[in-house]
Amino acid sequence: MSARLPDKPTIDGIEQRWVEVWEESGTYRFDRTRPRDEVYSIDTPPPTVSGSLHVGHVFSYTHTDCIARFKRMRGYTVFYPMGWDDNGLPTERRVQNYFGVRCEPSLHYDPDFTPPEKPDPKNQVPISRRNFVELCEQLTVEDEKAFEELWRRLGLSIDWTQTYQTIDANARAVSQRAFLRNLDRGEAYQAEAPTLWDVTFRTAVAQAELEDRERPGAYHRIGFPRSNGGDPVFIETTRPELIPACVALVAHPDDERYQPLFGTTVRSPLFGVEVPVVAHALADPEKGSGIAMICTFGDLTDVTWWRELQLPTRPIIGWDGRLTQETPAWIETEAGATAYSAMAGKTAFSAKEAIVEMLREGGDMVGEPREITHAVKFFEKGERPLEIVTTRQWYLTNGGRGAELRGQLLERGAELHWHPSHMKVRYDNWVEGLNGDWLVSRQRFFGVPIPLWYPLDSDGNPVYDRPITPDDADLPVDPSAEAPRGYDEGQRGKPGGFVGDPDVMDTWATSSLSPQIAGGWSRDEDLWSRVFPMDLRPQAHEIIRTWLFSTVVRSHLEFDRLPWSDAAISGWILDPDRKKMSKSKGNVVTPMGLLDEHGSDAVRYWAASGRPGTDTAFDVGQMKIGRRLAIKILNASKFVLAFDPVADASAVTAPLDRAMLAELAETVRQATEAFEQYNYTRALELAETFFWSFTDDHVELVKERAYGGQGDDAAASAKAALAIALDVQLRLFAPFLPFVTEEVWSWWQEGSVHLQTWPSADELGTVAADGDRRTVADLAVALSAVRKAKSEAKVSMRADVSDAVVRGPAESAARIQTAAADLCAAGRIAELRFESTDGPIEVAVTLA
RNA sequence: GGGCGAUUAGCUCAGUGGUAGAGCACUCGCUUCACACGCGAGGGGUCACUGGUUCGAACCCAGUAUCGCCCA
Repeated sequence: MSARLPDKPTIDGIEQRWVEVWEESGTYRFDRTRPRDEVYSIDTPPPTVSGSLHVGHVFSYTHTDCIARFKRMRGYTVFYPMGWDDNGLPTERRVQNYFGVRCEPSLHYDPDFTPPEKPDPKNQVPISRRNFVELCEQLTVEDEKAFEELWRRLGLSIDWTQTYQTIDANARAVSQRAFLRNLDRGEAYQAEAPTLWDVTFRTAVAQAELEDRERPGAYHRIGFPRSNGGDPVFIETTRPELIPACVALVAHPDDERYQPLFGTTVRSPLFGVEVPVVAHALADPEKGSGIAMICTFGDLTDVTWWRELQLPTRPIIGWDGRLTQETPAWIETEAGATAYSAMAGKTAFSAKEAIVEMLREGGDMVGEPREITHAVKFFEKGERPLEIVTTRQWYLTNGGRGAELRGQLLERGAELHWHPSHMKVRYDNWVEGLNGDWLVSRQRFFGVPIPLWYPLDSDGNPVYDRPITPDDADLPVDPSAEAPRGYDEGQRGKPGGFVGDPDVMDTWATSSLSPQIAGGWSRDEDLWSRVFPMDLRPQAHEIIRTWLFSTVVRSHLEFDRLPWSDAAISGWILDPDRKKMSKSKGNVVTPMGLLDEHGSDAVRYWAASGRPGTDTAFDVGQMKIGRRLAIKILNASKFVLAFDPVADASAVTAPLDRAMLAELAETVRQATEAFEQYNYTRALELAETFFWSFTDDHVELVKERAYGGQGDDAAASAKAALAIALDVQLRLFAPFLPFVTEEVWSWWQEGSVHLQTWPSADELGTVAADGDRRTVADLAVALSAVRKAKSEAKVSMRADVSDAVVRGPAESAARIQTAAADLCAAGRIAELRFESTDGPIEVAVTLA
């Protein structure tokens, strides 16, 4: 077949053309008729669509795509779906601002609702949850389009018929079904318990969403009078406003200073509440005065003490972060009640100011507060310190409270193939450090509702321990808008009626089901049987503790197996100054702008140069190199194909041609091995190294022979070898540079290069088998020596050489001699002689 | 405070016991019939530091420093 070659090949604008062809031809369509062992399935990370496009996305998604393309060429049909994470707070907040609405779950659905024309953020229109969710879906569709356009342009080989949203009906149904099955098996349970609570968002916060922030604080030294007289006991606290919530004082059991006090009682200053002095190993003798007050609750240590020492609960902080209005029942003295009333209804901050003033006046506080800096727990998206309040919440077992499950989950972590392997440690550390089960309920609106109702007793109180579950066929349900079977909507909130669970699930409770959602669990069992357990979970390392871990938990509980066999953990993009690339900087360089400027293949080349799990600098220079490579592939291919070569292995007779193909076979072998181990970077590097030596040396050496300078058979050998090498190299580069390889492939081959078989050493067969790779290396040395002579003489490479003497080991000389005519032609050498020596190969060149 | 990773040429990075590598940048050349978005040649390193193991260490061990990330 004769190749159709462009005069001036270019990579500019080729993306658009091939994106269209791939879509029309269904090049990347998943073949769902193939059995599980012929499928390679990928649990694609659903990007947060309300977040902005960032070069980090381009980086990590390219890695996955390279693997997907490799596996496809290895003969698998690749299940490569795309999900959109439109769940959670970021979307909720965007919708509030964008439409000027707020969610009011008590309202009924209004099918005719239209958002205000001029949104007023200060006067948001209350709407039902269902209306709110509809607006969320409406807005996220726009965001998804921007992502899809970028992904296509980047050349991701996603099957665009397989998409999902984490808030769509299927995802909601899957989340609810999985939750109900957890409930059936006793893995989901509700508990009234101290919960980390964000007072701004008024929602419970899970361990995985916490972060510590350094904040200024101050130790207040405060005396607690002893009930049986004697000197007061001095504690130091950063939170004096919690004195009304004090339930005990605690010191280390070995602390001799306080041992005499254990078993006695003291009274809280101002409030006169009698509390015991107790011993616990967690009390730090070095901290403050060595004796601390336990409040319900000031921090997580308080919770531990409270639980292990079985202390009473005396909460004073409400869901809004303010002290309760009413004087707590345990404050019995009139003076205490007066003192409390000075704090009631205030925020923790104001209450602290008030109590410090009172303590100072009453002489209960010694000296001035001593300023310190300490770590305070925050919701990662919040701006005020977390409080701990007692609420009724839903939990899911995750090994945080049971050694047996924890052991099983650690076992799962060991079963998983991690790329790179050291990432497993992060999983282990996280699982070993869990201190409670997974809190899955959230007091938010946009999310998957907890699919439960509770009956109301004759007094109208919910009976929480007898939840009403929906029928599986009714999923997904919205308990705030729909009545359970057997009830009608009129009974909502009425004694003897029902009430819906007002909460939604944690966003991870849905994301953790991404294999189930994308793979058709409980919806399309045929599909599910072909894709699960999946092969690959690609993701970033900072969400090992959240997304990866929670997905393992759900799969372990539901299927008693890992959700995938391999996890490929990508690194970060760093600024050139080695700092994690900031959002603002990342947004200055827009991904689409990069693709426009350098070309998709070039940007992919840069991304693929970041090894799995390794943080990589944002480096435009690397993109330029990628661009140069892509252009070189075009030009070299055009040159080779201009010979109208036939890739006939039997024509390859010249030793140099065979040696070159042997070298290529070795490259293929190593690249395949690297790719199988998810080391795409190494595979690219190998292909690239071969390619440059192919164009710089081999092509130059055989050029004249290919033109017919040594006869027809010699020319046929050169041309056939060039064609075979080009064919193989295009396939080696195809996973990395999908556009340019497809472009060249289209010049002379049928079909898409991306549906060809990945090259193997076997296909190069006997031609390569008896080729001697050392010939390539020896000739490169000799050619380089000739070039050096010309370069030093500052003459053109076309300058004639009257005489060249190759000195070196007899073996090398013999190998060079097999291609003597090629060397003479490439070096324009009139007379070539050989001398045997013990040293390395040298060439004495005499210019004409 | 604990864990993980990194530290190699001006820059970005390969290199897991046997003479320090690539690309970029730099210098000097070359209109060469695929490519000047090109080609050729060259200079450039105490492999963070200190000890140890070894015939031999960038590589293995111990420690130190700096940077990054995760967790407390």
